Amino acid sequence: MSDPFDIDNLSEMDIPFEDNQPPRQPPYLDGLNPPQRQAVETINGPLLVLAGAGTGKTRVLITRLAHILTTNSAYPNQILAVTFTNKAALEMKVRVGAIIGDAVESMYWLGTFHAIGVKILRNHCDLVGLSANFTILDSDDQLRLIKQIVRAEDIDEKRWNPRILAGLIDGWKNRGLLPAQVPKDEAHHYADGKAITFYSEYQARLKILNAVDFGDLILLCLTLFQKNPDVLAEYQRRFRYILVDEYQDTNVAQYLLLRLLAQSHKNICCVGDDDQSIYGWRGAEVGNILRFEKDFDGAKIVRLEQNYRSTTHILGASGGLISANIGRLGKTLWTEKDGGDKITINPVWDGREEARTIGDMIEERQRKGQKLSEMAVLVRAGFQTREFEERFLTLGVPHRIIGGFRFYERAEIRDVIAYLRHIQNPDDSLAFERIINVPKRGIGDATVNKLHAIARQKGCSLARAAEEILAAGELRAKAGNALRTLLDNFIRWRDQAQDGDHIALTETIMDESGYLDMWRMDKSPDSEGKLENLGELLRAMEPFEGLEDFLEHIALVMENSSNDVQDKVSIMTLHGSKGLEFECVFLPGWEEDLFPSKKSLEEHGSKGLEEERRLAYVGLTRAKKEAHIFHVASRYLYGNYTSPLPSRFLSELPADHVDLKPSKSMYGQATEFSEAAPQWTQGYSKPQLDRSRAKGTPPTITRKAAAVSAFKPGERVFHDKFGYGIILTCDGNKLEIDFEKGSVRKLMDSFVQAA
DNA sequence: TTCAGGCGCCTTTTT
DNA sequence: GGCGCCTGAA
Repeated sequence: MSDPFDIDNLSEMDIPFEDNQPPRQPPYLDGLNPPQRQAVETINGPLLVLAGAGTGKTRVLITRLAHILTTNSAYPNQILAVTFTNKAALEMKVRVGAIIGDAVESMYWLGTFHAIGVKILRNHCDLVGLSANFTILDSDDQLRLIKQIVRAEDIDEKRWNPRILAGLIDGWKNRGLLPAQVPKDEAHHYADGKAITFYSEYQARLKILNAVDFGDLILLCLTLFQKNPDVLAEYQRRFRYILVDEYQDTNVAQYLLLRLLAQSHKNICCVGDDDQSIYGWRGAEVGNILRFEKDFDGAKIVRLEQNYRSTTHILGASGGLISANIGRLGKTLWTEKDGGDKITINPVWDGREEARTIGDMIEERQRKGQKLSEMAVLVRAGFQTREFEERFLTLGVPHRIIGGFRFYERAEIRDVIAYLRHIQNPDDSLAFERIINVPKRGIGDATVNKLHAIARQKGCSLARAAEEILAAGELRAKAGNALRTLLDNFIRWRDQAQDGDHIALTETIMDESGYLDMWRMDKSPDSEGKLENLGELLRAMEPFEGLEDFLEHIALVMENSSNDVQDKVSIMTLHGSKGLEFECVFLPGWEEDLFPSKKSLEEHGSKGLEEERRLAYVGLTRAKKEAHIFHVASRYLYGNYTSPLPSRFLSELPADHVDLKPSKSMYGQATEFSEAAPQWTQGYSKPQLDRSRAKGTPPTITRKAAAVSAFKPGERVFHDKFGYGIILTCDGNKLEIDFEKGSVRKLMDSFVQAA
């Protein structure tokens, strides 16, 4: 398409901008509703767009960008447009490109927060103590580095799990705090007050490695700007317009960065929905959106409340649910789509029946012509996907599991990348350590520890320490020779890297290091898959210009690169579903302790509960026409049978929008379960934590009065599903039964009958 | 240095 | 129930 700054090419863009005539309405504004239009056209001054689920948020963002560009208010490289995921950034680029044409290619500052952070840091690396070839560590490397520090300090790792420290450091970085700025009393959260010291040590080690972690990509930009006002001024001048997507997910550091950058032109537009903030556990600060007006003088707020996605019942149900949260900015979504089906609540016996029922419902809809890609199963936690995967496999329902293991996280891929990283950045000791004995070459822990000791003592990298130890001749012949060969190999490979053919280089390395042979010799069943993945890696490298380019890509883009367009049902977590929509959504596992998650409540109390509720809201609002919620009477969890209560969220759904399905016949005395449900849920209708249960005793489904079972050990009983069995023990109304079919199970007495 | 068996944990996850 | 991590023996 055309470049809007090229006068010859304006045909698509509405020529009148060049005249003094009042411009006709440019076509991209067609079909926007009044608030949407306001959000697009208010380009000067701070603006907060509160965009409810399904209200056309992305369209507004994209149109706004197009508007800024076609009105010649800024050049493409003067706009900072940040998103959270690469996917969102890509979508924005493609859709803006569809309106404004090739000019989108000059939008250098459109990307994720982290990608933009890298660009800034690469430009000014000397000012933050890095060299231009610095490495970006992922959380795996980060944890390994932290473990090394903790070990060097002789801390009891059992008592003080390094993960906790990693979490603390991440948290501080998310809040924009350097070691010196961390409140002193927070030091006690780890190893009796050593937390902050460790944080400093960690930062010092990163410098030696010439590496940054994800948090640094934002935090170091902040420090850069705070220490170098001239650099900051340059960026403030450059960014005439700032756009932020998913603003409810920004953390404090990101917020501070945005605020600094917006100081000069003050044209900052943030788009978000406080009701969809579900990443608090990762440092996102809903407060950012709640205080926008206070922090940006003269801020305007536009609310997008007309929903174009869902039916009244879905909006009514989800709206009722989310209204239980306090401290919202508040929106009232409405739709012109009347009617539709109520959302359903489906009590089922256990996870297997849950998967079976959902599988059947999917097939039924498929027979009626519904596309599989318009249906999704949204779960709270990753492990729930397995049951559906198995069931769909038996049924032959094409499905795709979204999330889970990512390509670049596979061990074999990370190994090869470690070789490449060490070539690119010889100070990257984490990469070096990863492959120093992979494939096995007889360099064990003892040798590596010696290297570490020297590296620490001299403040140098492991590879340099290796050179020293070899020069001093302090190693046994076997380890010494192996190390010498490896170092020589690296010298040669680094030499070859100068040619710029990163794919040939990778092939050489895999071959000469013996890495490929290692898997070829391996007889384990997955070795073949690993070899395939390595081939896949080479293919994945093709689009990149060079090694540096590629390494940066994989550090920042951890996506699952399956461009699978076939018609399949999606199975994913609720978190993963944000931003998507489906005709029909299945929501299994709405049970206390699973959803809302027990851990979330234990760790974050009512704040955690509200975030879980927002997650429920996100799940429901993914549905255009149908939403079906499930909960089970018996959930098999971590090797045990539990009898969870129905989720409190069920009782928060307004009755007018809900169709409570009867539980199926396999319930023994089937009605027991559904009759009693309102009674159990009453206690949960207030959004507060039931501490008594959080502490210990598992929730039990009780018969109305009976705390003690009418059954006794030794009695013979019958169960609709498991058949006949003998009671082994009675604990209140919980029975342990030895079934004749061969299983011993713990069940509630209400599900069996005397036989 | 390597491998096998035992212990403890077990949400969500993008960059 | 299952995986990953650590420890201790060969």
